[in-house]
Amino acid sequence: MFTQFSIDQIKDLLKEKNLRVTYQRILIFHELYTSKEHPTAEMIYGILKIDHPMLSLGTVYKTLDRFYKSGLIRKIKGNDAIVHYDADLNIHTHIISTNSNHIIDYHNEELNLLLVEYFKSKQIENFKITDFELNLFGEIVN
Amino acid sequence: MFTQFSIDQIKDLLKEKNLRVTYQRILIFHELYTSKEHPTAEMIYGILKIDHPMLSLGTVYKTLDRFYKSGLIRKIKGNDAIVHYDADLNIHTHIISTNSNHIIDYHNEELNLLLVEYFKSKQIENFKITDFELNLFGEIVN
DNA sequence: CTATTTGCAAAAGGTTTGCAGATTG
DNA sequence: CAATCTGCAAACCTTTTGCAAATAG
Repeated sequence: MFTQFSIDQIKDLLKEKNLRVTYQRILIFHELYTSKEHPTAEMIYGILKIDHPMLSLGTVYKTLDRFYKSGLIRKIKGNDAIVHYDADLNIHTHIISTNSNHIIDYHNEELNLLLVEYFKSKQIENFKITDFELNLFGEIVN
Repeated sequence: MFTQFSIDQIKDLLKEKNLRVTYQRILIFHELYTSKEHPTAEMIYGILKIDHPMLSLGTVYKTLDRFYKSGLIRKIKGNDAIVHYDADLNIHTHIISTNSNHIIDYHNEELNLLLVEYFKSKQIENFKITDFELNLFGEIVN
């Protein structure tokens, strides 16, 4: 469901996208891929600075932006005004809690297929669809 | 496809939601319903202040927030970091341009039904879905 | 008459930018 | 070595907040 990357694989990925391999980029990429949450720039910074105090918040922002523009990661916008990042590029749905700031993955192959097949068969005039996102809003109960 | 409201109907809508009927609220609600775009607070303010210079930006923000929390309008988050508002509460998809900041409605009953029926038949554990949004990303060509 | 709303301006909070120094290829 | 990236701090921009005056019910 979710590919795990080794340091060497991260390096290759960066090279593939013509991004220079730096210590900070490996850290940030690794953290994002490992995280089960959908962290914000601030959250990534908070976690990494514990073991790597030299890291700066500006670099985290610049790096995430670089990754995003290279198509390595995705942005998610939840209820808060803050941008969350998602390293899982596979098609999946997000459950966005309306009573908290949680964003949870919802993997459902049947649903994905339903949508992919639909858009395969249906063209939209003047628009070339490259990606889509489905967000479910509601209350998380337990 | 899209209900148009008279001033009196707007007043009734506000009363229904226990919102006081003020000149500014009618203006803002009317502008949002009339607009074919998905304006931001700043855009609404910019249009309205031409004929109503006494209006303040803060009031536009407060009012939109009030409307949102009352369930009168919806928020959309596009490519820019700015919140766009949508007065159309009917189920519909948004086409979000990746080469501009445009957000366009995509009305497709077949697609809506597909999703509504799917979620009717499928329960998600620990989650009570109240709303969903489908966003299509890509380039607008012509 | 009381509670709510407005307008204004200041503050907040997330993100971007500029630049000198460090690092990568 | 040339190009790119980092760290730092200041700037930016959207949105929120506080408060006195105005308005709605």
